[in-house]
Amino acid sequence: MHPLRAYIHRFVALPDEAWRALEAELQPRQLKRHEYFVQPGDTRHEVALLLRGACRMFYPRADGEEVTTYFFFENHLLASYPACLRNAPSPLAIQALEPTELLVFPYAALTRLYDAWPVFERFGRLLAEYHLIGTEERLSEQLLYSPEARYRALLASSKTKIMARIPQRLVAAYLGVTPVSFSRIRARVARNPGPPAG
Amino acid sequence: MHPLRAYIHRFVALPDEAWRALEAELQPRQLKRHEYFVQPGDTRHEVALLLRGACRMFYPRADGEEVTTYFFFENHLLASYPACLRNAPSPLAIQALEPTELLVFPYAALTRLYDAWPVFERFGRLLAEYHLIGTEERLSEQLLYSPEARYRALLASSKTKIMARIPQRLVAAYLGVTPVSFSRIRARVARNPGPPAG
DNA sequence: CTAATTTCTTAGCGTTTGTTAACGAAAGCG
DNA sequence: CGCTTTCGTTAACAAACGCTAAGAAATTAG
Repeated sequence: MHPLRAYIHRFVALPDEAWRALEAELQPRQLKRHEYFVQPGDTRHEVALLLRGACRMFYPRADGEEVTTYFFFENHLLASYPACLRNAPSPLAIQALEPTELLVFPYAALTRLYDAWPVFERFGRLLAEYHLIGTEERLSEQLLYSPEARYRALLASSKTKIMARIPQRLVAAYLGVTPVSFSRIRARVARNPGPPAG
Repeated sequence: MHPLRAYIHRFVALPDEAWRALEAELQPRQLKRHEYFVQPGDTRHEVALLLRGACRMFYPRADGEEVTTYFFFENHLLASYPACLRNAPSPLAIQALEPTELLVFPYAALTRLYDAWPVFERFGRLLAEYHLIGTEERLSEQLLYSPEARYRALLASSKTKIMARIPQRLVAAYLGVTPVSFSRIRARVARNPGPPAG
């Protein structure tokens, strides 16, 4: 099955005709290392399926720092969700960490499909709900647990692949600590692999 | 207009017949102070519109602490979103902070309406999207800014009403700090009302 | 393959936070 | 209305974090 159709199929079964309507919108795109899929301020809203490579999402802070908040790998859907949903300039950037291949389509095409096909509307609902519970889980982790506990939870999770492909300073930002502090936490955890989990 | 219909109307215009289908499911409920709408482990999934009063949402932590992560006031929709969407036991509790009046309906009734009425499915999508961008904004605030900066942002926001009706130790948890630390931050900010914002 | 750049670690220092505890104020309850 | 409980502030101490800087290690680019 087409990788995008397979992605959607995890949420809804798409009739052939509906799929073809989306397929007609797809455009391949290659990103070099460090090239952008979205830059802060962008108003041309696009969605993409990542076929090969890896990307990071980050927010620029007033002091010039770029705070990385998320990563995308193969068969992830990427977009500036806030920009698309509000139809506003993007507050964030999405940038390739490696040479990356994408399948891109305009967000406006998706909203047209929402109007035309109830099955797409359902997909849109399930997709938003899926991301919502993931984001809420991550927010509550930030509010409930210490940086060290969050790192231990990351180690114990299936997301360990994040660690493998991503520079550690970006993982640090993902966990909400500075690179220096993250290095100390790593040393601490390596010395004492078991508890504490709080 | 009925307050629930007015709430939904901010997202979609509901035909009379569709509205009546939902209206038939509504049940009023009163909560005393400290009474629960959802308790951790609950499997009977319900949604409610808050008509009068206030509630807090909190996660129980392994050490016994209850970490408050959200508040609900008049004309807010409340539910254990993770529990409803996953059809799993609730990981969190929702508890009345004041005597509270609710209009309750089963989450299963909503999913039936999703099946029966495309306009409800659209409402469900927009509702999830709306909550997603709110949650993502809050997560990125946690990752980007210091506790003091988050408190200053809260002061500058329209959410100042949170401060008024809610015990400060719960606001502290909402910001991701302990009550003692929050008290110090408040004193610091009161001494120096302007910067720093970082 | 080598040179340049970036990344990771470690250290020192000042600041902030968490914890515990005590006291006073405020609010709930009978 | 008075009693009890909860809540907010402050203090003291230990632990953790952010920042700066320097050296080592790894990666990238030519």
